[in-house]
Amino acid sequence: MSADATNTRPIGARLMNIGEAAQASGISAKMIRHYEQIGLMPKPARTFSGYRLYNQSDLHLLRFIRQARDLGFSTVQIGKLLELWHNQQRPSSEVKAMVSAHVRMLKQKVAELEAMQAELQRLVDGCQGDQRPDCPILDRLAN
Amino acid sequence: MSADATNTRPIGARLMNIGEAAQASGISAKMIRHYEQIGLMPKPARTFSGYRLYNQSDLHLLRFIRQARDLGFSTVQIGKLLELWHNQQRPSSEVKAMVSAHVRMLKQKVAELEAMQAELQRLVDGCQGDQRPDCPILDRLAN
DNA sequence: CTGGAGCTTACCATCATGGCAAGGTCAAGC
DNA sequence: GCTTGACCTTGCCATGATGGTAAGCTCCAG
Repeated sequence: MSADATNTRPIGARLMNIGEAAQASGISAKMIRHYEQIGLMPKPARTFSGYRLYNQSDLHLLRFIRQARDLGFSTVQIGKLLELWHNQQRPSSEVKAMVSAHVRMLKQKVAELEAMQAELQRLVDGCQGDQRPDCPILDRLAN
Repeated sequence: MSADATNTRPIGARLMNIGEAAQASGISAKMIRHYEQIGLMPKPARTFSGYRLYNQSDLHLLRFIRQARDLGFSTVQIGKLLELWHNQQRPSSEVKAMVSAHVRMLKQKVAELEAMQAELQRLVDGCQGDQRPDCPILDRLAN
């Protein structure tokens, strides 16, 4: 459209289809559409024929989502984090509180899984694991 | 029906409705029905009017399922464990192998969650958490 | 112009669990 | 005997994050 409508301009200004955005963000195209549908992503621009178009700002957002997702946040939590991110006035205490709660949750989950793991490891260690049928593991499950 | 059809016979021979079985096993009535539907539980006896009736053997089975579930096994895995349990000829090595694989999986999950937790704890520790907007947590997510 | 890659929407599946609704049953108390 | 409340039945829908598939449109390179 404008005079610089060339595909040799700096990468930072390039628009891309969903596939490229997916590659660049590490989020599948499927999930990008999903995040749009649940309102985590703004509705992107579209070509005349309906293809989604993502700019650098969208990509930035996608990368944020990806980071948060990789740190175990749910989509609802990511939505709150995005709100805080976009709000220049937020007090950092709010962010800290939210993330601290998530950390507590993770710690609890870890504790639960570790308890299972320890118990099972104990049982495994006590099991001969040969061709005989005697098995303390099953005995324990049968209580 | 038979001569001892009295409700004062030993607890071990008592039949119970699903609610009581649920209480006694710690598995919700809903899930007991579900386990029946997916074939984890045999179809129980029914009263003339259609109420499910559980005996001590069923209860034993439910308790087994509950133990396994609490140790993080999926219903499919529980199905396999039940098969092994019922098969008097199984070699304990089979049980041990299955459970060992589950332990490995749990360990991996714990490692993942711990990595998240450690990273987040680091970020939380680095965040002032006051009324100012500066927040290394969001900075990290925004990358 | 054609073929293949990429895009669109819409629907279905997972897994373990809960909720709800509409209706049948049972036991206790009046 | 009748009412009431607790309990049972089935069936359907929802969760959350993700993948699959199908039918059809678009775009680009050869």
